[in-house]
Amino acid sequence: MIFRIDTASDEPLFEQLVSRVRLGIARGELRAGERLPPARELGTALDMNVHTVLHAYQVLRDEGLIELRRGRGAVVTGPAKADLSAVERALETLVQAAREARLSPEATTTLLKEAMKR
Amino acid sequence: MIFRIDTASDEPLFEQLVSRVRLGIARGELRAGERLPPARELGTALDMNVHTVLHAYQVLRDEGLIELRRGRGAVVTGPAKADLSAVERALETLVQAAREARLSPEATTTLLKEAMKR
DNA sequence: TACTTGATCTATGGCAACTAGAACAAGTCC
DNA sequence: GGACTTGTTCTAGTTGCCATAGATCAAGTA
Repeated sequence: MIFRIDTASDEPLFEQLVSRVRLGIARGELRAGERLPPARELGTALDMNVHTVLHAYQVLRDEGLIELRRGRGAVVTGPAKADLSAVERALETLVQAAREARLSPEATTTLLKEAMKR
Repeated sequence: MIFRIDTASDEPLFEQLVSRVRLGIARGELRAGERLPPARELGTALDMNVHTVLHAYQVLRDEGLIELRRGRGAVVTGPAKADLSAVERALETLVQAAREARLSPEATTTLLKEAMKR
């Protein structure tokens, strides 16, 4: 399923969940109007606390990607699927170039963050 | 100077310092044989604790980028400057594509991390 | 009305980051 | 040799984030 969580990762659980949903929306796997599972249910399914799931949902709400309503749950409001093919191609090229320059993944990520600030 | 630290950032101080040095070496601003400032001195200059600076230095040593010796300090041993022009070009393309696809910086970063895992 | 589901509050345990001070050891320099 | 430099190691304390837990409340649905 789309909500794959890695307990061993050093990335916080709620942050992983946020990333999954964010990408799911960008890729069109989650469409506007679609409902996410109730926090309690998803918490049980992913073996994490309700509060942790709710925290992730609230972050997503703050980003404008979903809407939360009591009794109704979490509904995707984000933008429709974007065309990611250009992004995928650019990613491939970048990863290739970084490897040839022997840049570590960390250094590459730092460079990307810097480039996106401008 | 090269060691620019952002106290407001959510990225740990030592991690920021590590990134700066890592990039400095990759870009050729820091060359093999060059000395980094003593931890105590850099700590004062950047207004952070000596231990925090030392922690960063130790991470860099574990990555094989610098060498640490008592009495002598931290010396760059890392690889010579790599050619980053291809990486820079790929970065530009990626940032452009991500903007057009309206991908958030966070989502883009997540995609890059995934792409580099393979 | 009964049920669902997010919102809010309090509390707790664990861990990482950062700070602080002290003593120590290996190296440099005169 | 002696003074100085600089990383190493240790102990210790504070802070904040993450995650868990349980209870209660409020808004919406059926």
